[in-house]
Amino acid sequence: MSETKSGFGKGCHLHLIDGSGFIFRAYHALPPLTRKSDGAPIGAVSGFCNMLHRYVEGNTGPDAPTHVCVVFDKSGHTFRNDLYDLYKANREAMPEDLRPQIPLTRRATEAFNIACKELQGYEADDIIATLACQAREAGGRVTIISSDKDLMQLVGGGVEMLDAMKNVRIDHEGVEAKFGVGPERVVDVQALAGDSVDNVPGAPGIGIKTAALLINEWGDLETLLDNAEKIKQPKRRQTLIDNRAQIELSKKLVQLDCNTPLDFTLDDLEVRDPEPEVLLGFLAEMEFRTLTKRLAEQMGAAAPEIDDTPSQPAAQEAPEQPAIDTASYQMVSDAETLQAWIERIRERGYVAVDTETTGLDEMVVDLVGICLATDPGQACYIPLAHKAEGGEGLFASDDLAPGQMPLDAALKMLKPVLEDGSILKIGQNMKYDAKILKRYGIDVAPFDDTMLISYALNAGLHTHGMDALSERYLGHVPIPTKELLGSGKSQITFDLVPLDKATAYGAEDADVTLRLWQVLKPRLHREKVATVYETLERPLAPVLAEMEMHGIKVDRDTLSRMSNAFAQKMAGLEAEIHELAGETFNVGSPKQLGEILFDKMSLPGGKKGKTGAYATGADILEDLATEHELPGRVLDWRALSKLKSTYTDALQEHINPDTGRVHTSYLQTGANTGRLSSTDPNVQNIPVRSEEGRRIREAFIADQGKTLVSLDYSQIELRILAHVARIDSLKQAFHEGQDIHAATASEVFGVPLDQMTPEIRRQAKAINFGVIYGISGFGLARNLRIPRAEAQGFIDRYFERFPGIREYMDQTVAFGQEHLFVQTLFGRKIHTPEIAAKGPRAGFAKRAAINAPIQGTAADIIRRAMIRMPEAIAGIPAKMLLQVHDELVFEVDKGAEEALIKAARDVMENAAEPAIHLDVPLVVDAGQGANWAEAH
DNA sequence: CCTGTCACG
DNA sequence: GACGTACGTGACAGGG
Repeated sequence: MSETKSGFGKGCHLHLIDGSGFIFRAYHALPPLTRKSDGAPIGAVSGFCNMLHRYVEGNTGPDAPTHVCVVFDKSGHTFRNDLYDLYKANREAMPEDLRPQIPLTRRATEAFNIACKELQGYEADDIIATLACQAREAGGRVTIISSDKDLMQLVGGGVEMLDAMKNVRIDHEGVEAKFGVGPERVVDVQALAGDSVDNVPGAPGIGIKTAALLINEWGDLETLLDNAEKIKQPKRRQTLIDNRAQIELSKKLVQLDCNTPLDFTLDDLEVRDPEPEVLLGFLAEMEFRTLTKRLAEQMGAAAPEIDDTPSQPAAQEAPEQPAIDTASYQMVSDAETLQAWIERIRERGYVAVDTETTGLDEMVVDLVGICLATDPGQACYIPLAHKAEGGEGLFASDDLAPGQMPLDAALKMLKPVLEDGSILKIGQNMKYDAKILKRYGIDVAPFDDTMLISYALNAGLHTHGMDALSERYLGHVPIPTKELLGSGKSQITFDLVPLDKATAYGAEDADVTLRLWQVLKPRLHREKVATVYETLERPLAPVLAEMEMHGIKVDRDTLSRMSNAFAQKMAGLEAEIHELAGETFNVGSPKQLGEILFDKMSLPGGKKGKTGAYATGADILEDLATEHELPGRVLDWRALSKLKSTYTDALQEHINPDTGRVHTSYLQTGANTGRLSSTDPNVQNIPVRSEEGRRIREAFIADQGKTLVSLDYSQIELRILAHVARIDSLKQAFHEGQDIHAATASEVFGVPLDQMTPEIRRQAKAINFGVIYGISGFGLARNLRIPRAEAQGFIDRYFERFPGIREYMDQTVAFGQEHLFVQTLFGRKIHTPEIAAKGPRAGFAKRAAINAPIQGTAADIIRRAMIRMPEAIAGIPAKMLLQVHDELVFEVDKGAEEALIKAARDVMENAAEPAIHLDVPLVVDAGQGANWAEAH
C-alpha cells in the first residue's frame, strides 16, 4: 500500500475520548442544575462542556493531538447481549433527568467541532479499540482519555491511557500495577475475575490477584484451562474445571472488538478549531453565562446575548414570529434547491417533516410529496408524484405533472437527513409519516411528535389533532383539507391537487408543526411530564408502527362462511318477528321497533328519551322478554346483525390484498387515561364473551408454520387498586394467588371460601369492578338488577371492610378538585376540568378521576412492556401483533413458543420496575394456538 | 352529522 | 331534596 501524503501515520497523535465516561462524571459531579428559561435539566451538559473546554485548553505543546474523536455508546442491544443475555443486566437504569441531556452532549461535542462517533450494536469501547488498532498499525500514537479499566487491554505499542480527572497517564507499567499482568493478558485476568458492574460472571471465588497469579504461572488463559487438573489447590482446581464454559464466555464478553464496521477513517478525525459562532451559539442556547463569556474572550468573538427570562405562558412565549403566510412557501422542483434545504436543515439540527399521500391507509397509499420546515415561515413542499392535468373530465392523466423532481432522486437526497441521528425530525402524528417513509426504505429517527407532546401535557383538556392545536396555540386555522380535496363523492386524492395549492397546504402543515413544537416542547419540563413523553409516549410510536405494518393474518373464507350463516339465521328471525308483530317493519330501526312494542302492542315500560324515541336497549328488551316472545327474538337478531355487519362483513374489507393480513391503526392519544385505541379495524373489541361471537376469533390465524400466543395481565387494575389504596388484605390475597373475587365475597359477605357459591362470587365481582369505576348504589343496582337499597348495603359493607378504598377515593377526588388533574403512578397527568363543575357533570368527573389513575397506571405498565419487548424477544423468531389493553398477541415460529412466553412474560411481569415497585405481584397468563380463539 | 346500540377491556 | 349516575373506547345503522 502506498502512503498518502496527508493520511494518518507516523508523527500523528490520536486522542480518543470516552464520551459516556465524561457524561457520567459530569452528571455526578454537579448538582441537578436546570436551565433558567424552561427548567430543562442541564447539569450534566454543563459539566460536560466544562470538561471539554478544559481538555481543549490543555491541548498545547508537543503532546497535543493531531486527531481527536469523542466516542459514545449507542443505547440498546449489542453483540454481547447475543452472547449473554444478562450482560450489564444489573446496571441501574439511567437517571430520568440525565436521559434528555444525552443528545445535548452530542451537540456540545459537535459545537466544539470535535468528531463525535457512535455505532448501533457496539459499545463505545469497541469503537475506541478499533480506532486505536488502526492508529497503531499506521504507526501513530494514541491516547485514550478514560478511566475505564476495560480499555487497559489496548495499552502498548504507542497506545496509552489518560485519566483526565486525576491527570494520570497509564502505560504498560500502569496496567501491570493494576492487573498484575501486561495489557495483552488483561482479558485473561478479567475473564477469570469477572466484573460485577458489567455482570460478567468469571470464575466464582477468583479475583484479580488470584487471576493474575494463575495467568503468570501458566502464560495464558487457554493453557491454564487445558492444564487445570494440574493445579495444586483443590478448590481452585475444581472451580476452573467446573466453570470452564462460563470463563470462556466471560473472555468473549470482555474482549474488545477491533474490527467494528466504521463508516469513517482516521483522516476524518483531524483536529479542527471550533467555529466561534456555532460554539457560542450552542453555549448561549444552553444559557451557560460564564463559559460563553470566557470562550468568547478566548476566541476573540462577541458573546451572544443570553435570554434566560423564564418563558411566560401564552402570548409572550413567541413574541416576534412571522405571521403564517401560505404565499411565502417555496416549491422544490430540482436537486439544487433541495440541496439548499438540506444544508439549512443540517445547520439547524432539526426539521419539521410532513408527508402528503393519496389517502389515509398507510399500508396502501402512495407518497405524493414531502413538506419541510426549518424556521417559522420557512417551509417548502417537494411534489413528487402529482398527476398531470388533462384527460377528459374527471379522468386524470396517468402522466406526472411537470415541475417535479424524480421521486427516487429526492428520496435518495433526503434519506441521509431523515435517518441522521444528529438531526431531530419533528412531526405531527409521526407514526403515520414514518410508516409511509418506511415503505420507501427510509427509517426516520430520531423524532419528536407534537401530537404526543400535546397529549402528555394536556390529556383530558382538548384533542390533539393539528387543526385543533394550531387554532389553540397559534391562533391560526390551517387550510381545511375539505377546501383542497372536496368531500364526499367528489373528493379527489392529493396527487390530483395542482402544485401551487399543494405547496400552500403542505408547507403550511410543516410550518404549523414546527411552530407548535417550539411552543409545546419547552412546556414538557415545566409541567413535569417530560419523562412521561420521553419514556411512555415517544418510544412507543415506533413499536406501534412495527406492529401495525406487520398485521395479523385473517382468513377470509372463515368470515365469509359465517356471514352467510348469520344472514340465513337473521332472515328466519326477521320473518318470525314480523309474524309476531303482525306487520313488516325495519327490525334494525330502534324508532320503528319502539313504536311496535309500546304503541301497537302496548307492552309496559315504554320510556322516551330526549329525542322522543322509545328506548329499546338490551336491558329493556330483556325485561320485556318475560312479557312477550318478540323482544327476545329482536335481541337474537341484533346479536347476529352486530356480528355480521361489524365483524364478519367488515373485517373482510380490511384484509390487505398484498399481505393477506389486517393492519389496524393504534391511536396513542385517543383515550384520556393513557390507553390506546384501535381503528380500521378496531381489533380491541373483537367478540369474546358470547360463544357465537368468540368464533370470529377463529378467523384470526397464525401464518404457516407459526403459532399465535396471547399473554394477558391477570386482574391488573385490582392489583393496582390494592397497591395505591394500600389494602393489606387485598395485597395478601394477591400474594397468596387467591381467587380475588371469591376472597372479596368472603370478606364482604362473611362466607367462608369453601362455602362460596357462584352467585355470591358474581356479586362480589360486580362490586370489585364498580369500585374501579367509582361505585354508586344506583349503578351497582342496575348492573346486578337488584334493588338500589340492597346494592347500597353491599357498598356500605365493602367500605366498612376496606376503609382504605374509601380514603383513596376521597383523596383522589380532593386532589383532582385542587389541581384539576389526577396522576398515574408513573406521572402521567389526566386533566379533569369538569370536576369543578356543578351538577351531574361533576359526578361524572369525580368517577372518572377515581378511575383514571388505576386504568392509566395499568395502561402505563403495558406500554412499558411493549417498549421493552422488541429488544427482549430479539433473538426469538416472533413478532408482537396486537394489544388489547391488558393483552398482547404474538406470532411465533412453531417450536419457539415456550421461549417467547418466557421472555415476554418476564418483561410484562416486571414492566413497572425499576421506576415503581408494586406491593403486589403482576401475574401474566399465557395461551397459544393456531388461532386467536385457541390462544386467548 | 347525531343518536342509539353494542362489541371489547 | 332532586338530579342523574357505574370507567374507557370504536363501528354501524337509521334518520334528520
